[in-house]
Amino acid sequence: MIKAGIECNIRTYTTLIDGYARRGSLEEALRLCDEMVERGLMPNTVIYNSIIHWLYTEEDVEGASSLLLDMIDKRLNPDQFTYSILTKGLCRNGYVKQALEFYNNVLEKHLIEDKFSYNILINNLCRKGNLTGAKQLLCRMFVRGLIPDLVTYGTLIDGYCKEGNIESAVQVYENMIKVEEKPNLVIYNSIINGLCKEASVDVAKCLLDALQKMRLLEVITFNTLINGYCISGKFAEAFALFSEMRNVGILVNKASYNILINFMCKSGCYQQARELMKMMILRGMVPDAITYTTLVTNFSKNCRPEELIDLHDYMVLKGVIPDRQTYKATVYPLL
DNA sequence: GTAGGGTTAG
Repeated sequence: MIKAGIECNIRTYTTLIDGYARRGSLEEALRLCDEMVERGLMPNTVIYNSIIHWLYTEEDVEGASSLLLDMIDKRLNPDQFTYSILTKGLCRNGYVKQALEFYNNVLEKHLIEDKFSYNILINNLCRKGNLTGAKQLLCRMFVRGLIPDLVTYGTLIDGYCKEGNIESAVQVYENMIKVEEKPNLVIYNSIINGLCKEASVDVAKCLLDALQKMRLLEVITFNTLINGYCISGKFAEAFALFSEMRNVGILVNKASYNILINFMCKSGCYQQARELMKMMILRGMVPDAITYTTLVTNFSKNCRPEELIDLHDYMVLKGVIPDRQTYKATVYPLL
């Protein structure tokens, strides 16, 4: 663009800065910030929002806070994006209480609120098992004139399902239908998961079949049910479903393997679990941190040290990046 | 140009 004499503007830089930060190159993103300042362009709220968001993602809460202060210092106005980024950032780093306090502060000062922050807060209350609080926030949304959307309902449905309270989940589902919101796959997946954990895996299978007829299926739906079969000890059904995916044109992914590997380990079938990992590699999938942690922790508790080291070496040789915490706690002490 | 919900481990 520069060679062609086309001027780069703030949006050009924002796209690049967010792109680098998104891929983990925060240093390059910050360098671009300096570069744009040198060219006479001042970073605006959007750029601050983006960098603050990726700092929180990398668990750099202090970095995010200081950038926020810098933003206020430069008299840049935080917007709804800033609020939701802050809300999510605080929650994901363990500051759920502070996030709630912050949002109450937004309310008191009559600043703009929107669905995003509510959905984030509801999600975090659900995860902490505080469904009462989550429902109160839903009520507050109505009071403030914010119409709950599919994400709001989906979050609550998942929260109830995870709590094992299918009845309440269905109640939210019915309320959602009343206001003409059609469920999407994310919501169906939550319900399938809830049914599996409630030991109603057969009902879950019926739901999957119904979705299949509507051609509304994806890999997560299958993985959820495979996990459900494993929970109920129905390994034959789990493996059958794993194979069936191919026939309906849905490719297994790393999570599919990780689920089976986990349950093979839990049942004491360590060698079979390792074979599954090898199969994964043969099919061109590099095991991830979850595969590594699942196998290594189970091997360290149940197998000979040499076997554990062999397993670790094999995976590393195949390009697996070991999970640092797992490696430090299990493999490293043996060397 | 930036933000929100679903599967798998410890």
